[in-house]
Amino acid sequence: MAKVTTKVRTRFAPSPTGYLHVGGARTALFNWLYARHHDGIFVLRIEDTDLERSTEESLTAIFEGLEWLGLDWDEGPGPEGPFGPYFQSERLDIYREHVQRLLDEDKAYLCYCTPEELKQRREESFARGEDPKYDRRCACLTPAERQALADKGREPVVRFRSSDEGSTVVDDLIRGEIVFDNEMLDDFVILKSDGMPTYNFAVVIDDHLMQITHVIRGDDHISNTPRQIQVYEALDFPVPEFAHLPMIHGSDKTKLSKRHGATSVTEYRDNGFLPEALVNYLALLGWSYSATDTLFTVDELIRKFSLDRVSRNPAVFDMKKLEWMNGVYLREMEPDRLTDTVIPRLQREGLIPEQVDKATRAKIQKIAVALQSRIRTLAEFVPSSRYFFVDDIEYNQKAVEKFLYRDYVPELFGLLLDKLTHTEPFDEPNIEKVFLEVQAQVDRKLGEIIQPVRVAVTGTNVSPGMYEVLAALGPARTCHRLKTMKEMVKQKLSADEA
RNA sequence: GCCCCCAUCGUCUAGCGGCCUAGGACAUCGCCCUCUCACGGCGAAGACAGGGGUUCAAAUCCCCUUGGGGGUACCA
Repeated sequence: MAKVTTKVRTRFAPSPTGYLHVGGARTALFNWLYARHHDGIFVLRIEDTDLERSTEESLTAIFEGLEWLGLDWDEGPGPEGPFGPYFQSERLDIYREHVQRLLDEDKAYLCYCTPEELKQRREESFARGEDPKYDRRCACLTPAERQALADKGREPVVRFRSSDEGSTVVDDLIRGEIVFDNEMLDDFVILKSDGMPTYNFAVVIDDHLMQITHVIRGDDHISNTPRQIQVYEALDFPVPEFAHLPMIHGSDKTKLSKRHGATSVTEYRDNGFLPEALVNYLALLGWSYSATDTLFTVDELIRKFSLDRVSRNPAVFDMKKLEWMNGVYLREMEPDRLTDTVIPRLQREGLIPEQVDKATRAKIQKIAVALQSRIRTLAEFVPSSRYFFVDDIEYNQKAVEKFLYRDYVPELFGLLLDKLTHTEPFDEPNIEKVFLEVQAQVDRKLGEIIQPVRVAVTGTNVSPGMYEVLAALGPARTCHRLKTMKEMVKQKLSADEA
């Protein structure tokens, strides 16, 4: 008999209780890559059953983050699809229907214990050194007993009747078989008293109804999986494939969180990272292709991704490596695109006008290209290019003392000014010619000429090549800064003499 | 406490019994290029957690210890 091959369907199912975390993004990416690689369907489902913590802003942030990364979903909010709705809060009837079925088949029961009682009992049994499992006191309530509890105004939850016998095996694509003794599992809640399903229940119903074939998620879900498998079995649903990804850790090897620095995807965007760099980096957190390859385009990732090359051990998020990788992508950017991405940042700082004319754009492009190999994030562009855009620049005092307070500087600047004021056009070859001529006149090493100029013109001793800086800066600002510093140095030197 | 997962350079990892005197990348250090800083090039240092087995042979398989992580909710 021919093997039935069903189309791969994966999903990312975030709960809108915070921004899109890089860990979540990595999970989304792997699901997306797997679906794209197999020509399958990638579903986005919003798990908003926690009324307390779900927010509209989080939802927006998740959409924004996924879109920015280029992780488009085939079904879900927006495109919709045949298995909607894709918000769990809009699927309550569906859950209730299935809960009722379990109730009818006596595979679940009503429980009237209050959260306070449960908490207390849990603490007591914990103190006695026992497993803090639910004691099943509501498992065999008579109708009369239930009525009595209900009359007292208690809102029941529905608990799943789990088996104490045998074991449940999770067959994980990444880890192999994981065996859990059923004795360990208690009668967990599947429907809360507010009518919302719990995660372990809703996820099963939805994954089944949405025909998810591969559940790819963080390995913090491993211990939930046997519960979910029991629900699948109780409902007679086929069990999907599972693949549990290793966690992403911070530098202290604990689960990545805010104290480790930026964790939200939009934060990386705002901090000047490129989506293709983040995607590439995230792909390498828990997955590798070969002994030597680290740089992959999205198309290559789709082509090369497979679950059998996913690692089992947790990965520490290494900001340094991300920055390096971002630098690689930055350096590969076409000048036009680089200019496009840099302009809004300059505008936000008020360094350039809202309307950028052709000449300004050309100038920005020159500056961007000059700085391209010197920045690792877009965010670094603004501070390191500031002196091109403002009249009053800041001077680094140490650099001034080291390079400007030298007795040959006033004369040197004088000679340069004589020539530069008449340099036409004011471009790199001509500027270089001037410097070489002056160098011959003063008979000094090039560095002794350029460093003082660099400080005078940029305020620092670090910048791109001097000639391209001056060309981009233009004759007016160049000469003005040289003149100002020439006078300043002259005064300083004569004051020192006195 | 109990259950589960994990264990190769500081970090991400390659390795799926002999190809390993363990390979690559980031970070670090040195040299070269050079007007500074980057970029780039070359090079150095740096790891199989420990202990038992199995085997002619173990980073690779098994067990224990240790260490880390996760779960143990009317969160997801």
